[in-house]
Amino acid sequence: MAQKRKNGVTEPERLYGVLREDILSMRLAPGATLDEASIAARFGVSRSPAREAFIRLHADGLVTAEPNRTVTVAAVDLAGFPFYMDALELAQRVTARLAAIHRDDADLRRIWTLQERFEKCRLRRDAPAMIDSNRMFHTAMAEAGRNPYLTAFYARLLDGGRRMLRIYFRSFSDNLPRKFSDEHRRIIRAVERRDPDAAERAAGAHARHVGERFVGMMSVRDAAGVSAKVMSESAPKKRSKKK
Amino acid sequence: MAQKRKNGVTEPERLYGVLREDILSMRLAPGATLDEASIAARFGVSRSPAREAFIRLHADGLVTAEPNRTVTVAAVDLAGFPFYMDALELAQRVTARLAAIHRDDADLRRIWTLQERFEKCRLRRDAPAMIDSNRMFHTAMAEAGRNPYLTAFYARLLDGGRRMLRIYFRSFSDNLPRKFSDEHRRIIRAVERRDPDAAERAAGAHARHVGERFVGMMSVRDAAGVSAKVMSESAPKKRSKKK
DNA sequence: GGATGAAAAATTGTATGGAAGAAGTATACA
DNA sequence: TGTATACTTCTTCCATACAATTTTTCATCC
Repeated sequence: MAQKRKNGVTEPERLYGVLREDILSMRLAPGATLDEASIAARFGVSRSPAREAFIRLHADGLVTAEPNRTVTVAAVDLAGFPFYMDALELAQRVTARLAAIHRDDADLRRIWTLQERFEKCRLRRDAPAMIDSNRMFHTAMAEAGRNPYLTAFYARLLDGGRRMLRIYFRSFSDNLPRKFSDEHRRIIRAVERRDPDAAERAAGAHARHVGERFVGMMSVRDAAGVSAKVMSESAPKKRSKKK
Repeated sequence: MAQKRKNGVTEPERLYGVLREDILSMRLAPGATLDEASIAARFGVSRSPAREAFIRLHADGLVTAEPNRTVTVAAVDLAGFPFYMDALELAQRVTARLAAIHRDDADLRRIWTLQERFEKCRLRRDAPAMIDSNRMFHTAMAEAGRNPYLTAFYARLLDGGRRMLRIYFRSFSDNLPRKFSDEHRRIIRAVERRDPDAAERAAGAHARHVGERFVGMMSVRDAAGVSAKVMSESAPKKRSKKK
């Protein structure tokens, strides 16, 4: 078998990247089991690279992994959403503030370009591309702030929240209000004229609007979409089937 | 050989913990090479567990790891110290603020206990124990704030900075000024009386003092210990030797 | 003496087998 | 019917073997 190694990219790296995307995009549902053998088979490699990929996913908090147990895709922590939004707002405010101070012209061009891409995706109503360009926009903003510790923190939050955002964007039926693009532009303009206070305010407001909107959406969904019946009403006490 | 497995702790976990401590305590110097075979031999296991430990260390940023290359202990990033302090101050302020809002009595007791332990270490002039209890004190404070995302961020910073702090504490010849204990107590008292603004102010001031002191220490060391001669003074144009 | 390049040694990447542990199934028994 | 227990099966954990790659060595040439 001994296939030639690809151009410098090792197998664990490859598996990690694909699985990570599968998880963040929800192609792999939360709770899904990932056992070494099947994943190895799926990618045509042995179990070793699969194991390594799992370890890296675990370090990212994307899977749960206990000794001697099959790893599973981590649940989306909706209960922790308020905490998430607090952290996100803070990270967004501080990175925008720093960007307003440290940005150079190249940063600004990159940020505008990404905002335009986001806007195009919004008009096209392409949700996955929207999530992606939104993340790239905010990441570029953070990088213009020049603080690697804060950039890493923010990037981690944005990635960790991708699955929540996916639910979120879906709530607009892929028709995202102009408001968010306007808010992006307001942040950019403050960064452009090097106004840290205005940038922080705009970034904070943006985060809060997203958060409020999300919470509102969740409660509507709960009320409208979920049957009011509860387990104890229906007689048979069958367990969920074996899958 | 097949030795019986220890009480639920797998080998990679064990190696990871020990190596992590070795690195953070500087028993393993920055730049030191960690090859799979020797580490495996040191712990009496095969290369597989060693590999897993390395991957986890890499995820923590404690080692550099490129494909087909021996991993090395990551360098201490002194150039990035100002960025580090900015991030630390922010994290410390927000966690103290949240602690003042959300703490319960058990949190408070734990925090006081850890502060007392820190104080004892200070009086004993035991630098390693001081670093450790300092970290535990601040971690307990963060946990009282109840936001797991911010707690993780802060814990990450504290760990990442342990090696810098080690240099820092050494600068006092293990004789840490009372000031820092006083500052700890000021933060605690603000948290105790549930005063978020005061807690944030005290925590921010503490972080800034540590940062200023560190920078001052660095420049004093530089000025006092380094010869004033410069390259261009000495005739021969030898390069630094190859190491 | 220093640069060049090929063989040798060392080291990492991947595959695979066997042992330990966990989960499920069937049987015995109250 | 319900519960406990042995057995069966599945999966992870770790060791080991081999392949691919990097580093070192050392002879050769300028």
